[in-house]
Amino acid sequence: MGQNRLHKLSRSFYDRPTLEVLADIIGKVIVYNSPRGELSARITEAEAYIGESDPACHAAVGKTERNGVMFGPAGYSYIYFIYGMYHCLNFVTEQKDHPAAILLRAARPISGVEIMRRNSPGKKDVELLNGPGKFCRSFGLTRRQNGLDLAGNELYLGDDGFKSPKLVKTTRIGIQKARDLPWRYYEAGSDYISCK
DNA sequence: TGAATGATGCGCT
DNA sequence: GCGCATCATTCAT
Repeated sequence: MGQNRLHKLSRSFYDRPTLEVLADIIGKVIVYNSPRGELSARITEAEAYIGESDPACHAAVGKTERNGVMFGPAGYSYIYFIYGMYHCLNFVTEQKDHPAAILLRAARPISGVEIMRRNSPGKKDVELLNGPGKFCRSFGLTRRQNGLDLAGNELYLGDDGFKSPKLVKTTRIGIQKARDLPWRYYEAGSDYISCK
């Protein structure tokens, strides 16, 4: 498990080919200094959405008000509202005008579990963060946190030395277009993923 | 235990 | 108006 001191990742971590970032992001710690207190979790599952030529990527329709952050520089949050009731958190990767992002799909709680339980009443701990919508609900993330600089102090990723022993690489969940691309990575054997 | 479906609002055509 | 990077509930087996 990674008991070392947490090192905050800088913009250069995100400013790389998205699939490299995706492989490296599994096992990293996400920290959110929310109004209710600090929350943190270890990332177990994520997906890549890469460029205007990826039909499933929101950037495929060109730059709009909603997806604008993805067209900016790497290292910012992209949070959107979906299905009338859920939010999804992404990390913007690659350079300006190369729209791409990584969707955070699942994580294992580390700190602030009491806050997560309050945000998602009636859930078992293993169900607090095992899905993109559930993650944002338990963390209390909404569009208000869209466009945050991940090099800042409110929302960021950290490395504590933990390395996921093995990754599973498979197809993305919940999309209808480009279903064959193996751009969903998750930690093999983890109980804290959205689905097998 | 797995498949089907309803909830619910907003961005984009 | 339609479709959506979801989830909880319902219904069938």
